[in-house]
Amino acid sequence: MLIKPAMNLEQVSPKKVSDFIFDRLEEAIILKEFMSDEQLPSERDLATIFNASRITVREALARLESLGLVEKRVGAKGGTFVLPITRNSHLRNRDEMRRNWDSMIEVFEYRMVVEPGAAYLAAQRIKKEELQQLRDYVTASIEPDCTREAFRSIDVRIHLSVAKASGNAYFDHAVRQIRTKINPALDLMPYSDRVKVNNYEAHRDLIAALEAGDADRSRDIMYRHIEHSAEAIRARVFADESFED
Amino acid sequence: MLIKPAMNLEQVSPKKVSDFIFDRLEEAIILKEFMSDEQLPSERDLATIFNASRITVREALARLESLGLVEKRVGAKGGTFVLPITRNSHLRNRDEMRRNWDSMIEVFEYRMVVEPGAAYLAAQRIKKEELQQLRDYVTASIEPDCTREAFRSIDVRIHLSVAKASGNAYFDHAVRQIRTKINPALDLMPYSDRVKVNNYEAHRDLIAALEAGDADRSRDIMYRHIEHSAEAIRARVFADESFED
DNA sequence: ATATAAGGTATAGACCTTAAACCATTCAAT
DNA sequence: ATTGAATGGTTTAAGGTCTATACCTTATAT
Repeated sequence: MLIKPAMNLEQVSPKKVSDFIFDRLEEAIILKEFMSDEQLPSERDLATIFNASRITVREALARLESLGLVEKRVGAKGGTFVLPITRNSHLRNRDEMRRNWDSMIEVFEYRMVVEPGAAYLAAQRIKKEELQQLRDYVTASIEPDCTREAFRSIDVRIHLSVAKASGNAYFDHAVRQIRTKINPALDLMPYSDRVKVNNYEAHRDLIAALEAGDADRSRDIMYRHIEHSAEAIRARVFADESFED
Repeated sequence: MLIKPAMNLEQVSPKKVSDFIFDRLEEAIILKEFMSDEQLPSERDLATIFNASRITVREALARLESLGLVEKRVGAKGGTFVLPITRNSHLRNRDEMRRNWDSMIEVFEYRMVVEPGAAYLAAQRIKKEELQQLRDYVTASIEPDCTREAFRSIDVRIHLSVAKASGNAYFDHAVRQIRTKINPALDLMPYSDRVKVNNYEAHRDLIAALEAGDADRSRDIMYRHIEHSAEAIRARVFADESFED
């Protein structure tokens, strides 16, 4: 009985403080915790928030700026401002999606397992306040004056809130990670009343199942919801160019 | 429609190269990639492997030593050697489990979702060589001369191999993470023929389902297998002290 | 004009990491 | 007993990262 230990040690490189700050701010922007044209906290405030020096914060901001995610303005009313996501910034275009389609599929596969699991747990534990917050999100998402970007932001928050309501840090973290990967793709999706209504109905039904404490139904609704989402992304990314919007 | 952005920026601290090296080596030891009394690569070799300086490697090893995970010996035939896991080393005892039971439950919940998901995918993709490797593991695990530690090591490798066979890096990483958390608890479990046979049968049935390409059955077998495992751990950790082995 | 609040810049010191060299210990071969 | 080889133990110099602090520049409101 000889079992060969599969030593598999990989090289490591240091992770600088500025790397962590960059990652967190990039994630916040992708998850639309900051909307377009919104101002990030000042460099001095970010330094306090992250418990880092201003120079280190500036290093992270410089990377965000070089990627076209933020823009700096000096003077009074100056600051660091989030730029609108354009089709060509930061690996967010369709060609990039096609080239990295295999890795997108990996994320989808993971999502199909993790998010329904989170919904299953959330149905058993979600609190009244969390349910109310979800209802408010869903109500806001269906209003006529809900812009495309607001709609996208609300969608993110609904899913992250469900993950949080699972009361399990692993699901919370995983859903965040998954969403950070797929949100650029979701931002490519068309925005129409039909899309709004489809999402509204799925979210509404999910909330009803969560409220009823029906874990199985919550899981199934979530599964179908994101299955539909994945299929829509696939269709969009591989659509004939002539249908480009 | 006012949606308040929930800015939630946490403090960060730098992650040193020696932290990464420590983490990786600790994981390797917990996952029994190195068995008791086995020698780690020399400091110079580890420095090459991790692309780090020897001093940095030594810092990581010093932490492992202070936790009682390894022991150093100087001179020819010297080196860094893995110590046997004792009940009192490194948060591995029963009291520690009880105190952190809530976080153990979190891991179990996550595991119940992730590992069946990995098995589901693996059934669709596993390669012949991977199946053969799994069969070899399972065969070795049931042999009469299979020691407790060898049995534990094989068990880990079976589950990690299934995750790898899913062909999805997210599942692979998650299962590794999960296993690193729960393996100390599994090491507390009693070792008997009954345990060996129960595990053998579960693993054997899983391999049969994987070989048949039956994703649903693979998922269900994995689910029941780890459900049983979680229940056994719970029973063990909260057993009356008088039944201590 | 001035005050203010933001980004832009500069310097010194602490800490981490690397590279290279050398020391100390042990065991096997001679 | 001597030597060689492989290991851990130690030292030093240089460079990079991060912090703390201070000061400069810009643009807007008053």
